[in-house]
Amino acid sequence: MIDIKLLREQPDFVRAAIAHKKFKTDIDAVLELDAARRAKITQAEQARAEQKSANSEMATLPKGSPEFIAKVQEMKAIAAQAKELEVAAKEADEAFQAAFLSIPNLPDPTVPVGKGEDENVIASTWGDTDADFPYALPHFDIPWFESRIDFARGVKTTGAGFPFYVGEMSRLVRALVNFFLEEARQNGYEEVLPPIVVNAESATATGQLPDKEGQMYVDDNEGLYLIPTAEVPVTNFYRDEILEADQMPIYRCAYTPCFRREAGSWGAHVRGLNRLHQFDKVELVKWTDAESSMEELEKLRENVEGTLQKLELPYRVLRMCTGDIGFPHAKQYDLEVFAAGQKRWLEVSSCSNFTDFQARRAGIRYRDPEGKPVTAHTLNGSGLAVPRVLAAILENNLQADGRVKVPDCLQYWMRQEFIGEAKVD
RNA sequence: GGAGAAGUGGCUGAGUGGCCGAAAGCGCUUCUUUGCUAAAGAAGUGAACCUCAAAAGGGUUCCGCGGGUUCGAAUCCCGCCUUCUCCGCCA
Repeated sequence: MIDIKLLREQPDFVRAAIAHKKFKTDIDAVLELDAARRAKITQAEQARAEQKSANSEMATLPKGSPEFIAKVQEMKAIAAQAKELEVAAKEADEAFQAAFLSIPNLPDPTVPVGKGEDENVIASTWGDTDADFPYALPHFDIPWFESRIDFARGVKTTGAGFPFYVGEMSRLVRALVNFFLEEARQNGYEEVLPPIVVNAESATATGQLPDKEGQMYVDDNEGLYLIPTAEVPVTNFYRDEILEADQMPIYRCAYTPCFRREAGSWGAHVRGLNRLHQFDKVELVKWTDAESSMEELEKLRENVEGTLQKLELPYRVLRMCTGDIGFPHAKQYDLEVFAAGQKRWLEVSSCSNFTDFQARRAGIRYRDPEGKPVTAHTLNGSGLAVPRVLAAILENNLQADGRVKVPDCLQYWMRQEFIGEAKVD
């Protein structure tokens, strides 16, 4: 959520800032609800204060005395009224909160204005995307693909989008995870291994609930959700806590499987590894003070770029435009690798600064130099998502003999130069 | 899973219906004193929200969470959560 004071003091500024986001909000209605709520709260508190002072008078009267008994009768009416006003105040507050939560974060002024994904700006491109990839094939068309990533048996066991990685492919996934974690460690991120199911409070704090409920797998018995990203448990690590300024910035990384129902998003371009219900990802998370978050976003993006460069995969960086950045985002970069077989760009990372939006909702604060608690800033970025990186490796590194060359940076864990089967003809 | 016990401020811990946002101690901050340190003494020491142009000040809420009883709840009742002990089960 945004800062309510900003909304009250500069509603036009807020209105203008979110005008280009794709989320519609009636600012005037929110302001009216806020005014109504405050009026009700004041009334209720006055009534309660009256009741309390009358009550403490009563405490001095001898119990059971005629004055006492008379006073009790009098107090009944006051108490009933106070209660009534309190209920009204609570209702007004709930109405306001619901409306207030529908206001998205304000885009940073540096975010390009645009309506949708077509107006994202390509900030930079790395690697030779025009290079000849003479042997490239869509990864799902590689002859031995299904023997290494077994979708059919995944369907039998679980359902579509839950493949088995078999043998050397399983080891390649593990090598990628290790490589990503080691990259993160070298960049100063402390590793955590979080729970991969979370409760409703956590999912609400990071913004998955209430809007994206349909995207998560739910355990109704326990009221728990399978995480769609490690961002959820890792960010919640400090939920409702006050950090010390000298702890900041805090860098954390986490490897987890991620689960996404992807309801309604099946169609073209989702073959093979392009979109799965379960996938592995290393996530990078930062908590910063209010001053340095934009600078930290650039560092975060650079860290992820460095990892892609070591993998020698061509990629591009998109500056997401106002119409395409997410609800809680102030600024967002998407990183896409070039998959030469499909001749498509695949999103493998999204690096985002939520400024204080998510932290306010999650109750994450730090003490400023005067010792006053201030809302922290949170950031995160994928570093990286495995399946699409794997898809690009398979496609771009396909050799003349039909095998795939394993990137040098994975040799430490993989100890195998090629995977797959050479052609026999 | 069964049976018990407990959840109070940064920590320990008192408090079983009213003057308790909460004793006392520890810790922490500031000040005083003393070559330094230590020690001693004094004062202060949570958060959210509302009000106020701001500050000051005032008010409301918070004793695990949510309901209830009552004029009044940390204190009584109900539900839930968590922790501990014993038993059972189990990677």
